[in-house]
Formats: sequence, structure tokens, C-alpha cells
Amino acid sequence: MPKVSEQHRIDRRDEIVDAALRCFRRKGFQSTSMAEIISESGLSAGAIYGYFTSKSEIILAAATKIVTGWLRDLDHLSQLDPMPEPSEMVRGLVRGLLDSLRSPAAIVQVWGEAATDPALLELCAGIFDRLRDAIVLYLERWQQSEHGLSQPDAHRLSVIQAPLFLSAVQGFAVQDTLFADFDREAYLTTSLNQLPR
Amino acid sequence: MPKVSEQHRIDRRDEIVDAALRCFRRKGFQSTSMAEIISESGLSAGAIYGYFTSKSEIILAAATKIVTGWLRDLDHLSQLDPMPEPSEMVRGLVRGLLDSLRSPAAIVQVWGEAATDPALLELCAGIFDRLRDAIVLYLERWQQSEHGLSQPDAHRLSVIQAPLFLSAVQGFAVQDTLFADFDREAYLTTSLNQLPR
DNA sequence: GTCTATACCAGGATAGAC
DNA sequence: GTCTATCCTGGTATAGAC
Repeated sequence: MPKVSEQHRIDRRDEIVDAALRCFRRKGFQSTSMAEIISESGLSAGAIYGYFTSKSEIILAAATKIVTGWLRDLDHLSQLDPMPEPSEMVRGLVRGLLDSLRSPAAIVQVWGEAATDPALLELCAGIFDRLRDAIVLYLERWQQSEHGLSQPDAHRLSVIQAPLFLSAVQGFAVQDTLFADFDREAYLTTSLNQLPR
Repeated sequence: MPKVSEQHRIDRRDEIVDAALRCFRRKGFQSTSMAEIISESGLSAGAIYGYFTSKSEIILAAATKIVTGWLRDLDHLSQLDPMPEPSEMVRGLVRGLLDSLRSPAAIVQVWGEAATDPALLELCAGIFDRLRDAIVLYLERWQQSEHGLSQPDAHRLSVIQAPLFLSAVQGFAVQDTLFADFDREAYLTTSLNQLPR
């Protein structure tokens, strides 16, 4: 299979997914029709079905892009030097979310959809596992270096704390999506500082 | 309008909404067809359209039930005596959620849908406003009685802290919905204790 | 008030020309 | 590889009998 053609295929799929994402943002996954995606992409029905076999395949690709985009350098989280404070760590996660999506509404839509769609559920579960593991690892190192805890103690505490840090990120997304007058900066600066250290 | 007939109307609507809720939980709002709601309710199409004019009206009624059910005695939050600790307060909110819904997945579905549906957005925004106000009021009183802050200082701090407490509730719902191995009790007992006092 | 049957329409997917 | 035209399913809502 020629490399150029394969690259072309990937690019085209990506174009289509981006067009679909713009539609999904406005109308949600199920209420967006193929006709809208076709029109938004500037392509034709036949062309699109050459790259995807069904609408649900497009939904899955779009959700994957939404959910994974902001996690590029997650693995470096526990290796940063100097180590950021916990609240600073959460701030970084949220900033990544904002950089990658402009508005976190898309990710809340994915979560809602995942409640009834096994493929999306698996996708989200996988992401959350990675995210939680990374947070635990970071916290573990932080507790050791900052408070001199032994490794086992640091680990125990990290496992307890991690879900709350995860909630701080998820809560940001939910409140940003649903509060008309949500104050992003206040949340990021002052509210997050209330997290444990 | 006769009282009995009016009560009958309310009861029937409620029956229909409950049937719809069971369907929505399985398939989501948009992917559930009227045929499924009709079958689940045991009624007929004609009967249902006598009580609701459209599917979206049923969705709105169902979402309203999901989103408001767990907030019955929210106003008493700041008047409890003795005052619960902040973490205990959050625990109470989450327990209310679990009592009212069994699984919080439904509420995550509503949030996702609200991202693209103005009527649901307004519904959720209203609820969150009430919830945040109640939390601020509670925290304000807690900071005064527990730490002896002046009313203005207590208010300032409460406004800063409230979004994070809200996140603790929202994060519970999201993680419970999406983590296969989410440990509810660990979150409620140990994790929540990490919240500021 | 409720049921059955059905009209009507929109949506996803495809066939076949270019 | 891509476009147009179209098929056909399945969905919402209603009409009319009981």
C-alpha cells in the first residue's frame, strides 16, 4: 500500500471528523444528521461513506479525538522538575483541556453519551484509568519529596486523594458547560488552591 | 376543572415519565424511540399523546425529575443543628443523589444533553444556582461558627470554596458512571475527608 | 379516554454514472 | 475517488373507531 495514499486517507478522515465535530458541538451526537455532516464537510455522501462505514463510526472517531487530545504529555506529569504544586498540576490539566477544545462542553457530551454507549464507555474508562494512574504517580512523588513520606505511605495517601483531584478537573468541565456566569479564572486560581497539599 | 380528574392527569403523566426514564437509562434520550416508551408504559400512542404533545416534552419532564429529585431539603442545609462538617455536607448531597436515582448515570446524561439543548441548559443552570447558593450559605455559617471568621471574611472564603465542593459532587457522578471499578464508599469516606475545613 | 392503523417525513445508507 | 439521485427503513404524530 503506497505511503502517500495512506496519508491521504488519514487526512481525509481527519477533515471529516473535524466537520462532524463542529456539527456535534451545535446539535449533539444523535441529533446531528449525516446530511449536516456532509454539508459541513463540503464533501458528498458517497465520499464520506468511502472513509467511514457508518455514522456511529464517525461518532466514535470524534469522541476519541475529544477525549484524548488534551492528554498528550500526561506521562511527563510525574517527571516535571521542579515539581508543580498539586493545585498547579490540576491547573495544567485544565489548561490542556481548554487549549485542545476551546470549550469543555464537548467532553461533557461524550460522558453523557458514554452512559449508554459501550464503545464510548470503554474509551472513557481507559482515559480515566490513565489519568488516575498519572495523578497517583505524581502525588506519590510529591508526598515523598514535599512531606517526606515513605513510599508506601505516600502511595496510600495518593490513592485516597486522586479521585478528588480528578473531580476538580471534571467539575471544571461541568460547571464551565452549564453555568452561564462561570468564572474560569477564579476557579483556576483561587478555588483550586483549596485542594490539599 | 374537577380535582379528581386533575389528579388523575398528574398521576398518568408521572407513570409515562417513569416508563420513559427506564428507556432513557438504557438507550439515552435521542436514541429512545416513542415506540419503546409506548411499549414500556403499557399504554398506546394515542393515550400518550393525550398527555404530552411531543417527545421533547417528555424528555424535559424526565430530565426535570432526574435533576430536581435529590434536592428536596436543600434549604435546610445551612440550618442543621449541629452543623455537619463540610465533607459530611457533601456526603449528604451525594447520598441524596443515590437515594433518588440509584445510579447517577442519568444525571450525567442530562448534563451532556444540556450542552446542546437550551431548555435543559436553563433547567440545569437553575439547579446549580440553587445548589451553589445553598453551599455558600452553609459554608459561610460553618466558617463563622467553627473558625470565628467575620461575616464578610466568611462570605469571601465561601464563594471561593463552593465551586470545589460542587466539583466533589459532580466528580462523584462522573466517576461512578464511567469507572468500571469505582469505589463509592472509599470516595465518600476517605477521599471527601481531604476537602478543606 | 384509549386503542389501532396509518400518514407522512426524515434519516442513513447505497447504486451507478462520471 | 467522488457526486447525484434514490431507496427504504424506522420514526413521530394523528385520524378515526370504539
